Amino acid sequence: MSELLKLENQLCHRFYTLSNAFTRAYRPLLKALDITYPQYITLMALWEANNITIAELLERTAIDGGAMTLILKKLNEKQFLTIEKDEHDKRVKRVMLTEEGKSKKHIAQDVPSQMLCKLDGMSHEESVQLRDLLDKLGSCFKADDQR
Amino acid sequence: MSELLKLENQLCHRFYTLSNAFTRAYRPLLKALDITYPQYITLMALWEANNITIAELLERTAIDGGAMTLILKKLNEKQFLTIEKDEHDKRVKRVMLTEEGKSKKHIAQDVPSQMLCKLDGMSHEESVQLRDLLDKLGSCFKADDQR
DNA sequence: CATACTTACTTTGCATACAAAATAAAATAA
DNA sequence: TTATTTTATTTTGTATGCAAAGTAAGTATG
Repeated sequence: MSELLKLENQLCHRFYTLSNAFTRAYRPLLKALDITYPQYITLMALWEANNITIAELLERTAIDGGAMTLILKKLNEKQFLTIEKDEHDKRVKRVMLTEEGKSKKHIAQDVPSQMLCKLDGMSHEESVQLRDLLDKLGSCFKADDQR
Repeated sequence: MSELLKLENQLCHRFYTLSNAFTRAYRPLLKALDITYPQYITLMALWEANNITIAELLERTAIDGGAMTLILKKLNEKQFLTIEKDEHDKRVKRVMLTEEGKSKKHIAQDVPSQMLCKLDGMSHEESVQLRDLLDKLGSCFKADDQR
């Protein structure tokens, strides 16, 4: 029996499982904001840097382009943001938070700490170590991932 | 500016990104088998333990129940497996690899090592360390995750 | 200036995730 | 045994993720 093909030996399966677990864990925390996890990622990017192009947003969030079109549409309907064509280059669209979208940041402040509560049992050192390893793994993909 | 809300400080976003990166990275490797990543996970579970119930398969793969119905349907159409009702408990269905499904395991043998090639730059110690941290993180969710 | 090429973004088709509701069949309670 | 509850699986509706094709608007070439 090839050990290599066992599910418990797959790094990928741990990522699959944990990524889904995160999405599920965020759902109740995001309910107050009435947004999904990818929408939350998008807003976090905008709270950090408002009035950026869609390309920049894709770069920061690593969300799929096709999906982003729909996510922005939803967030626009929910009055979080507006989308306008760039004056100089009409191919480019700029995404801007509305006042309402900006103000929601205050509500979102609590989300990260609530998530951290769910993750106790994990020491600070461990999560720093984990973060470093994740970034290292991430750099393995970047070379290959120039699609 | 609250550091906590910055994207680069989110563990979850690393998981989101890496999980998607894995799925993309597997795609070309699974092309020969003509299966998707979740289908691959399902088959790995079956190559380890054939003739199990759908509930057991869900437990082992951590795939969503609703999705599993469709995945099994696909794998059945592709002649990898058959599904039969349990004799004693007609609610239960058992999943069985066909001879063809079993034989595909040989082709799949190469997949894990090919993936490992993509992940060099990561030492063995580091990946062991990473695995342990991922499992620890996973245990944080399990308590909460009894849905 | 006209054609080819590149960019930024959207659309399309397929395959999951996920929650919640629906089914069907057992196990339990009354 | 009949009514109630639980269990195993499917169905439904919404929201991505991904690759590939499509569009519109710049840029580069001859």
